[in-house]
Amino acid sequence: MFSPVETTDLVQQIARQISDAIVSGRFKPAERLNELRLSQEFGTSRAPVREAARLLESQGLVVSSPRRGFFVRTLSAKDLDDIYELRIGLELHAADLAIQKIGDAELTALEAQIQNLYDLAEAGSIEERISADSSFHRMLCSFSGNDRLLKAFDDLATDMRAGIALIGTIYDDPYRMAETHVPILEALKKKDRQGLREALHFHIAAARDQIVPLFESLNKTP
Amino acid sequence: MFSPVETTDLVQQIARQISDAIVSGRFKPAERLNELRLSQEFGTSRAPVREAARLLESQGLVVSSPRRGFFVRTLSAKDLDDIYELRIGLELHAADLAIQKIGDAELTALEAQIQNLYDLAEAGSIEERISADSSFHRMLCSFSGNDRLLKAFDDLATDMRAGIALIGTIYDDPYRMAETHVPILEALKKKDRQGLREALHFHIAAARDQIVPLFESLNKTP
DNA sequence: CTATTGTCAATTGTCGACAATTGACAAAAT
DNA sequence: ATTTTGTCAATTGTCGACAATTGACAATAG
Repeated sequence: MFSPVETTDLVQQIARQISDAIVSGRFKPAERLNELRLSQEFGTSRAPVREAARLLESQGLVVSSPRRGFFVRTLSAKDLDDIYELRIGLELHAADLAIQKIGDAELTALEAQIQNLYDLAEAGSIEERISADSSFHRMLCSFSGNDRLLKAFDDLATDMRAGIALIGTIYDDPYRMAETHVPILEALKKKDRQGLREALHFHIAAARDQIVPLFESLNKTP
Repeated sequence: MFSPVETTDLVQQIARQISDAIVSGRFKPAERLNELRLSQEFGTSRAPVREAARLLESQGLVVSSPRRGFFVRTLSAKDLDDIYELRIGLELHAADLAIQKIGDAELTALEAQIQNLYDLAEAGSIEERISADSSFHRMLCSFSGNDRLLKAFDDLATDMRAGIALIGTIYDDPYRMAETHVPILEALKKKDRQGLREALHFHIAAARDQIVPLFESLNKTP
């Protein structure tokens, strides 16, 4: 009859806001999180801010140095490379699992997401296209039926977004971005396991090869 | 010349102790973490305990319910199944990466770990054998050179240990446990990618098929 | 006897305060 | 000029306290 009343949960709210600031690039890597100033901005005391920072710490977004405070974690080119490399392994496995369980409803959802990518290629911001791309891959992972795998993907996605935000903007060919998803869907429809693996591998490796060099060149001239 | 003086870092110490208690089964699933009692036992105030709990929260060992506190997370049979299923994907990918980079030093280290398993089969506790088994697989992951993958493995290993602790004890055939690692090493030596994948898959799936049913039967009679 | 309501101790969420430590800057020495 | 030492404001780590909420139990009504 009634829906639950909004559970405020200050810590979660603060963690979310800080996380967004980091992922969106508003907080730069290695930047110090000033507890006092943050707490004043949030209109709270320092305690919830510290707890939120701890939460982000084991999530990997923040590192703590005793007696020196919390800092936005730095992201090296190798980190990004590792992230995309792991993503290949994760999604290939997700694909293996999903190809057995997937039904028409799931295929339709993926198809709609690709259509969405085409639409955004016409009229959409880079952020929207990146987000839609991520959604497609997240969907694939969720169709594996493995919650733990999905969580691992989400962790990686967070860092990928942070990496992209750091670069500022990426060159993207929106139509190509949409197109390269089609072979993945086709292979899924045909239940062509090997073809699916190849299409996915190609797609993710291409993304990696576009992002990582950009990031490297960025850090060469500080 | 000198090594850094022990940085106390109360929060990390507390988090470690609570984590150990959960993983070792001394804290049962769904058990409430009483902040006041814990802080008294640690001889601190509640603040560091709460921060430690937050740290464990996004690590997945603890869940928080607003206004009700922190609880040890529950582990379902599906969770365990997902964990082992993901582990297969993770280690297969690690193997793919490691097979290219691995050298004699690494092979020797893995061999020593297998020898260790044989030794512990003679005279060693179940805990020691489980720990040694985990070390072997962790090594393999570390040889992938992908730090992020290694971290993902560590996260899974934590939960696997918790699952095993929950069951209390597992039936293990120590010699068989040691033996099934040999084909993995052999395939690595021969750089036989397909053989390695099969050996690993077989090995981990066997572990899953031993653990998960045990866990299911445990939860049927509460 | 069962179900609802009222009460209360136990516990959490949040706060402000204080001591300890750090990093920076200035002063002094080589 | 460079290095060392001394000083100090800024910041963190930790604490104890208080209000708000919860869950359980007792009292009451049907």
